[in-house]
Amino acid sequence: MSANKAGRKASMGDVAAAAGVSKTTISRYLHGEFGYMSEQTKAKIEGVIKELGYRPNKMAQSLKATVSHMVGVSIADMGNPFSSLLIKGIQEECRARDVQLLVSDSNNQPTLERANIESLLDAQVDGLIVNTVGNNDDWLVRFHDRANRKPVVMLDRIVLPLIYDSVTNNNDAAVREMLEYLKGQGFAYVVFVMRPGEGISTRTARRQAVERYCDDLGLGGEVLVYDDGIDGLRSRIANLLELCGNRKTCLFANNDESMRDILEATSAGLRRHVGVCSFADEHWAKYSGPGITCLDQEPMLMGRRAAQKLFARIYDGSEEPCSLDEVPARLCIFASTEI
Amino acid sequence: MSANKAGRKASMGDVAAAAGVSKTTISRYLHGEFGYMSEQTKAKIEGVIKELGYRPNKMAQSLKATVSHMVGVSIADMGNPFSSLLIKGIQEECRARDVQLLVSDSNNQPTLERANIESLLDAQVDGLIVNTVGNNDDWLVRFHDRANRKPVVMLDRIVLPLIYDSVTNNNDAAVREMLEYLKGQGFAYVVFVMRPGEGISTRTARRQAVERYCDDLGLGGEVLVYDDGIDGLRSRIANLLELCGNRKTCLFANNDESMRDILEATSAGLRRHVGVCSFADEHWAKYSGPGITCLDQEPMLMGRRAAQKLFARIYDGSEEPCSLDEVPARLCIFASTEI
DNA sequence: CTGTTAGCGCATTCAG
DNA sequence: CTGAATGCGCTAACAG
Repeated sequence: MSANKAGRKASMGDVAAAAGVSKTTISRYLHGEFGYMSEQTKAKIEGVIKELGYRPNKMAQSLKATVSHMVGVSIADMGNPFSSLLIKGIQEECRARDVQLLVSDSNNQPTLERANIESLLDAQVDGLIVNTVGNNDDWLVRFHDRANRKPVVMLDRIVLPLIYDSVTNNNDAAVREMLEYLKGQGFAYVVFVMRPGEGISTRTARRQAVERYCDDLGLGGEVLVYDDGIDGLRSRIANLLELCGNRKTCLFANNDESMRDILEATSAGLRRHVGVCSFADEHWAKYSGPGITCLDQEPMLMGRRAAQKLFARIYDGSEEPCSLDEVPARLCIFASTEI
Repeated sequence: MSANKAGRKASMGDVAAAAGVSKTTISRYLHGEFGYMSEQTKAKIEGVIKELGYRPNKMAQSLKATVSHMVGVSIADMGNPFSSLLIKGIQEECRARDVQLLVSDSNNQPTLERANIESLLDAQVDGLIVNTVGNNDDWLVRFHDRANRKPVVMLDRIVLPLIYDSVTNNNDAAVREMLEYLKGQGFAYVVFVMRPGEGISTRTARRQAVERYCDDLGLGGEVLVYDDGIDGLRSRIANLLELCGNRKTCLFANNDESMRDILEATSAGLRRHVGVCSFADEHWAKYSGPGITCLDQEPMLMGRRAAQKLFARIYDGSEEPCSLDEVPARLCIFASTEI
């Protein structure tokens, strides 16, 4: 079992030659068109294929066809459990459709994101799922107008107005649910803690929701944006809690990362009437510190939804206008807010 | 800017026609062979390419060439922060070499792993990085003997004897380091806690190391294999600690997953003379429960090493005999063992 | 300085 | 029931 020419793998031509038939016949065999094929040649071909360990070359198939059965995903930051779950979800759908997944990490840099998308297209993917790093909307909007553009689905972070199919959390409603729960727990003041998030849709959405619903619910609230490391955060939090006096206050982290930063910044242990909650993965939040009440975003489900939307357009010929799917976040209650 | 035939993207032929030259000239232009090219046609081509938004089709290039500039990675379980960091590391090297990365998740099933590897090969990847699910060694060994086999690097989990290039942790030495540290802390008994791990190289390596070095160091020790959920684990641990009496005992988890299971199983809070440590990511261990002392495996570094080894073989023509790179795990000390 | 030709591995008419 | 011929987009001799 092997190849003949220059150490290459056996090709259809090799099989044809070995079986003493034409390439056409092999092709027909592979596509199950036995209708008018003699049992003899069929058996012969089967034998030769096994003998040579022949497998059709998908690249060559794609070159002729209009589809490659490959899709690309550009991920903002792969080193993030959230991202890996998005990809796991996407991957599940890919497996179901026998599609290959090309993954690129943008490392939070818009420049890389653009380069990655171009590279994926050069590799002839049939479509793209983009978890944008943010601050790349202008380019993404221009990209939308390109001729012969491949289908794109935005994942978790979106571009407005809605020019692409998108999947995200119900950020607004989730924030409201959390604030209502906190109010029920007797909290009087909420501090939303986040890294700078201009240009990242989820952050602004959540920030605005916090501001709005704190008002609606009669909660005191503010947004704390930090960009100066753990020590900076520590002193800001300390100041802030000072001002709060003995109002029951909750720190609400924008994501896992900020949640960990809060835990580190407050490790001296200034809890008393101070709660903590976060957008975060339930499995990790549950065992972080005392157990952190969280909004789990169900990233795997989000990934699957995004892939489904993409495949519908690519392979099922869907022509629907683009739409936004909101995956509801799950409120998971642990000890950090039961004070 | 657009295509002409059937909505396809502009091809080299289209560019050639529009520029009034032959495809060869375009090809030369693209490869920077301006040596004998008139400034005129050069300028003309440049204009047309921009006009048409032409980009060369990598698939077509690969069809002729002997390399595709794509590599595949088969990952045991994508839904695992460890895995995502492995991939992030691999991805970094891919970017540096302008290689596309195809990712497949085996969801811990050997059957899927085999199918994924075959699919990746069908897509014409130049090589593979395999983070095996375990219990697939027979197949992997047979695979090794295939004609025209593509280069393979095993990542984190290895196959013995060493027939593939491999990257793993220094499991044996790391376990020893941890046990020595525990002894220094006054622990007298160590329980290595793991899910069943027959057929997974890292688990057996660690398990054996624990058994050996406990003896060497004069520590009491045993291995606790659990497969019956949190409640099962809880009662096993309780029994076990009962037997230990008041010897200072440490639970040593095989990975993040078992670490979380231990935290859940002991959430009732039976710590006193009981410590906890684990193979785990520093960032997560630090904020888990009281802060869990851990061996951080540096998965990103592992991923990079694996990719480097693979690329050396594929693109630099390395012919070295296959070898094992051991990435040292870092001991990170937190509160859980400072008792 | 540029074009012609052939072929990578496969699918697809069309003609037996 | 089967095969020859053509072309997908690109590269690489080989001729001019």
